Amino acid sequence: MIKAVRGTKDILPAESCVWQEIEKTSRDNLKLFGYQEIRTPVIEETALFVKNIGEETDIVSKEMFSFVDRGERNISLRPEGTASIIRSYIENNLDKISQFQKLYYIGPFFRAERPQAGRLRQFHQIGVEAIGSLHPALDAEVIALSAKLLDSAGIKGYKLKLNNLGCRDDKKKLSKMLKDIFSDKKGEHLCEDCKRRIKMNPLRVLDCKNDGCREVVRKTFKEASFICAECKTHFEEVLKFIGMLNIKHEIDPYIVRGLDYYTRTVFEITHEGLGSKDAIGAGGRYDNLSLDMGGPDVGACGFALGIDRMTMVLGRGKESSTVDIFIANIGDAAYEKAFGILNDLRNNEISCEIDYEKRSLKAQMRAADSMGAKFVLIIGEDEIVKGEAALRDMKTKEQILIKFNDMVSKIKEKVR
RNA sequence: GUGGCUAUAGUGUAAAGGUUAGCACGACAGACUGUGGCUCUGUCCGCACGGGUUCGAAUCCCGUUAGCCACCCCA
Repeated sequence: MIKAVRGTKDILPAESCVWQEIEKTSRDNLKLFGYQEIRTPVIEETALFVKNIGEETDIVSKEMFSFVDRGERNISLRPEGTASIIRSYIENNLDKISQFQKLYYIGPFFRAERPQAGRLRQFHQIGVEAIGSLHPALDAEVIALSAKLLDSAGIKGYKLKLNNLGCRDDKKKLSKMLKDIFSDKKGEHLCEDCKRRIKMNPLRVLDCKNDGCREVVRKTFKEASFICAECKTHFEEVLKFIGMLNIKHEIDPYIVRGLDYYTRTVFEITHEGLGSKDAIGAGGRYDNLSLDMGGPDVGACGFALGIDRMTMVLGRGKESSTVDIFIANIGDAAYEKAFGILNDLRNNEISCEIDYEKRSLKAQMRAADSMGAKFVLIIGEDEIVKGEAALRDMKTKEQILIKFNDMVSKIKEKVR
């Protein structure tokens, strides 16, 4: 028996209605904020991610699904969205069409992690990239939009945490500071992982969850002293706009993010209902990415929400489909008549269903009830002879007779 | 990827080496021979997979697979 591969899952009808709702309200909101959908391929050249997400990051170094295709090309399943969007932005000269682009995407992403609740090898994101502005109001609006999408989806109790990483030079400065501070005697207090991090990716020491490391970091490291004046003002402006938009948030100076391209504003949204992997969304500014990739020198800012995790927080809604009319039939002549009416009604935008198995009327009534039919149209031998059918209102139990001739118009009135 | 825990009908569960693996929900059918929801009755569906130990394995052991938990890290 072949089963779904590790870390992937089927989204069944009982759950897909929740997905559709999230996607629909999100699309409506995104339109409201001026975003347009972009759909990029699920596979990309491996180099796109290695170069731009960062060779040393975990995502690239151990979590990508990479392979060599029949043309000897190095291909990877996309592990995140931003690199692809910027690639497309540059490749299609979107900056020539309009300097400022607001793009969104919804789709699957792939990371070869060990699966756990809320952690899948194929997961789904709604993401947003606003490209072409350095203005702090954009940071604030993007953050507000992420909150709006969660609110509209009906998600409550999430926490929004903000930090300022500074520009690329500031990040370098901070890396060097951390290296200098911890490479000698103080480094001995760090956990084994952090000793490694200091060498490979010093910034990650900041968000180590080990209590010992946190203490050392907090004591030694003076908050934000590495950030240049320009970046400092930028973040202050961001906070000002966020205040205007009335977004609940907290500042967490230890948020780093696992992708190299982030600069200045970064944020994470967490939810207690998710357990240890509590991130439901995250994002930030990345002002060097386009230029680094050979595109125009434009600032940009974006985020992504995990749809799988959103549905986890919402819990499983069990909505079954409902129809306006269920056509119950008895006998071969009635079956054929019913099949015709079924088609007529559907052509008139009336949802309807029939029992294909010619079961007993009782069984058909039960079926109608369990699928939540508003009305049942009953056609039997008697009705065929008289040229009419009985329409039963399932709530009031009232039954009226309708001639076959004006079936559609009468039913249309009723269903309205 | 590392370490640990778990695996019984569609779902939730019981059976502490010994006959036909029990219960609830569910699906289907009937009680009412042309009228749903409630009730009652019946039927259906299972020991994750592969080895081993034993007279005998759902139960003990090993492996595989998958899920879950922690770590790493992240949506």
